[in-house]
Amino acid sequence: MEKVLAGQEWFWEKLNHYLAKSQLKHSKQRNFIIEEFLAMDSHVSAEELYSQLKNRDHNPGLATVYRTLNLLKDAGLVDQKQFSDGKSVFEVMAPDSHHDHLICLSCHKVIEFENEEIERLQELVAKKHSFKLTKHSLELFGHCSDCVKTL
Amino acid sequence: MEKVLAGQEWFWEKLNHYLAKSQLKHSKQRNFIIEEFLAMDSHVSAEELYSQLKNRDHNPGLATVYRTLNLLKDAGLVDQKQFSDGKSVFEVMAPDSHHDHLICLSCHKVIEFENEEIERLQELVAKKHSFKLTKHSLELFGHCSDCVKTL
DNA sequence: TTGAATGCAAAGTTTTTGCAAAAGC
DNA sequence: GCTTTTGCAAAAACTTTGCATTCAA
Repeated sequence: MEKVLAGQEWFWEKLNHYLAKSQLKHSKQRNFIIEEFLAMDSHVSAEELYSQLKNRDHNPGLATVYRTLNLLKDAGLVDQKQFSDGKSVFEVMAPDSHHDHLICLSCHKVIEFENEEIERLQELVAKKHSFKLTKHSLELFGHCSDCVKTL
Repeated sequence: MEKVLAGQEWFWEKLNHYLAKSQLKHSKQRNFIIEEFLAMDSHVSAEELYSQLKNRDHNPGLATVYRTLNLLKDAGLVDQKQFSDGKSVFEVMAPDSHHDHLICLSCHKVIEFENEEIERLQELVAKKHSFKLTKHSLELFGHCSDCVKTL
């Protein structure tokens, strides 16, 4: 749940490895975009990241932001989540994190949670249907304690 | 899991009630679209429904298909699901069905399942975070037994 | 008759792509 | 120097909207 600002080395290392393997390059824009993405709260849309970069006096094209996020997705470093209003956000895919989301329909707050037992039951369901599971997405929608009062 | 072709009266009744309450009307196109939607397998996109209607010698505009599906959504009769490739599909929201989805990444087959215990644990998680839950979405991605062989 | 529904085409959104110029290695 | 990346604008994909016409009650 906590933001860990240090300890993103693994991210850059995996990225370097991916770029090398795929014969791709670093670039000023690419690095700026990724730095800002890592600094921002997770669950960021391409548009939000783009605006943020403009505030910081960098001005990559929106296309470049998309291309960079897609690169990270291909590298398996971020995950793209489609929310039900059709918008999508990106989040860092830490190799050891298995969290799901509680989403407030009023204020759009996103809370992460982990539940071992739910994970275990999912495995069971998959096994029962002879599925080989690669990932899952569990989203609980509702109203958070703050917003519930104002309804 | 079985398709129940009879017993859609509740759907039409709720629809009638909603239309009356909102001072909206029935129409030939609207009814054709809804009939075809109910006859098709669930998890149908607007575009698929539109093509199907053309095959059946009805030719509502695509906009009308969208408008009708949105009407059903407003009426609380269907649910729109965003799949991870950015496309969205609609499915009947039976008042007593709490099912989730196993989705094959190879053949795009969708299998529904129900798991009481997962539901119960979700409630617990929500309670722990003081969330008032309204709905949830659980999707398990992987490869089905058929496709796993071909990998 | 009066408001709602339709069809069409135009406009919106979000994301991707083509291409010439610039940058990385 | 050769290949990748960038920026821009154009295109794509999906969905909504505006408006004149048709339809339902």
